[in-house]
Amino acid sequence: MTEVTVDVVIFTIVDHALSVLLVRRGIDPQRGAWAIPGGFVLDHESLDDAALRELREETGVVDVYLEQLYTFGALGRDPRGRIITVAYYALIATDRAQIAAGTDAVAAQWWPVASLPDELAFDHAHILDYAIQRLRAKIGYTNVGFQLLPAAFTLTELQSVYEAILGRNVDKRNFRKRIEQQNVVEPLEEWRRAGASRPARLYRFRSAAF
Amino acid sequence: MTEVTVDVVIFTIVDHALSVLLVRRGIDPQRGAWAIPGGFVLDHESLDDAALRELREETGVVDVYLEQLYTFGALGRDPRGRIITVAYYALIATDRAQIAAGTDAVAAQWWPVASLPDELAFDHAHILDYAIQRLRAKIGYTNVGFQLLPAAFTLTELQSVYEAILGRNVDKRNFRKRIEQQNVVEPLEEWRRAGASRPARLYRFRSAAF
DNA sequence: TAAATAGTGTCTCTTAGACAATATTAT
DNA sequence: ATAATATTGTCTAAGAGACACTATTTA
Repeated sequence: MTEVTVDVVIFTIVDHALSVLLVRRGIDPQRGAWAIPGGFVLDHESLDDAALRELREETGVVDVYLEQLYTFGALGRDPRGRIITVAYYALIATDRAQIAAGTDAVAAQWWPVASLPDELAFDHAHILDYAIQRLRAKIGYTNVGFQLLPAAFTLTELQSVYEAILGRNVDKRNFRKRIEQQNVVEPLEEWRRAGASRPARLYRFRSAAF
Repeated sequence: MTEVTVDVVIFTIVDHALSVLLVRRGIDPQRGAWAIPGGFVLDHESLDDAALRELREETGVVDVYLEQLYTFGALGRDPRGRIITVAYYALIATDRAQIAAGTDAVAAQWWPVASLPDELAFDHAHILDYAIQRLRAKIGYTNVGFQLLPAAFTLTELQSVYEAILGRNVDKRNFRKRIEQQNVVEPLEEWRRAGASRPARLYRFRSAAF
């Protein structure tokens, strides 16, 4: 009989780097390998609910951006037998990216996508590749980037998120021009001051067209 | 225990209209309702293989464009219990869109997406919507459109495919300009003559960047 | 020669991207 | 004043879309 799991690629930004949460498996198979958080779908929950539950168990966060990615069902992808997995990805704001003191996860850790561990469990390297690719594509034509920031942010911080996801530098003037004409951001009467330099205006996301 | 099915939205063009293959269910639940072809995933086959098998069983075609769409797993989507379905969509060239004399399908029929039957089984109306939406988006930045045509085709026929998918008319000159600069099409030394008018040159798809 | 469809160019507007100087704050 | 970061505009090139006439064939 076929069994179904969900795996959730959880993204956040750590030190200006796009990062994912991985857990070290405490049980066989693949004990000790790093894996994408996930688990079996329970009888009484939808796929989305299962993904949300995994997310909550690993990070404690509840209200996040979550999107289904792809369903992986190759034969032999899991040595335990016929297990297909529905992969999701989630975006967590930097100020909420705390790792829960998990029960079944022996260890959980944020990994920059630019330097992931060499050995990942099952087909998880493939799933991660796919998730990163999707996120890169999606930031080009949606506003998912805002999900990775706290409610109030500076335009430089927002640009930094885009740079982290795209993996390349972005021109400051062109970036601001584009954000402005999309009309998705609203200035606050607050400024962030850091060190001996001009303070930066804070903005918030205007929950417009997604 | 969770069970897994695949459903395959099979597109083709019939009389210049984007159409999908639907089967009339011969057994309960929802006997008599029109449904997307599909069935349970067998133990020894991958999800892709299951989708290809369904496609072959319904239409006899083997070598087609097939892409996973989304996995639907809401509670209560199937009255028989906990069944999740991995939806695919396929594109079949007009010259190969013959319906196989199916065994378990009481009846199979091409339906123009602009006038689908009122009552569809399970959540299949939703799945169809999603498939059409995906195909419309995809034709904007890929060459999937060629999959719906025979090996040799005229530019007017190609344009007609785009119009069928997009559901609107397209400017002939702009369309040809775009196709030409994409360099995906190769002229043949053959012409299609039909009635009392200037013959149209035939082209074939240059299997370039997809 | 009439009817029918094939084939072809230009102009405008918008968008994407390269590029550098001034403004404001704390020390 | 100096150091540090924030903020701002122009130009160019490419792409998208509106728009109409000529070419070729058969009946």
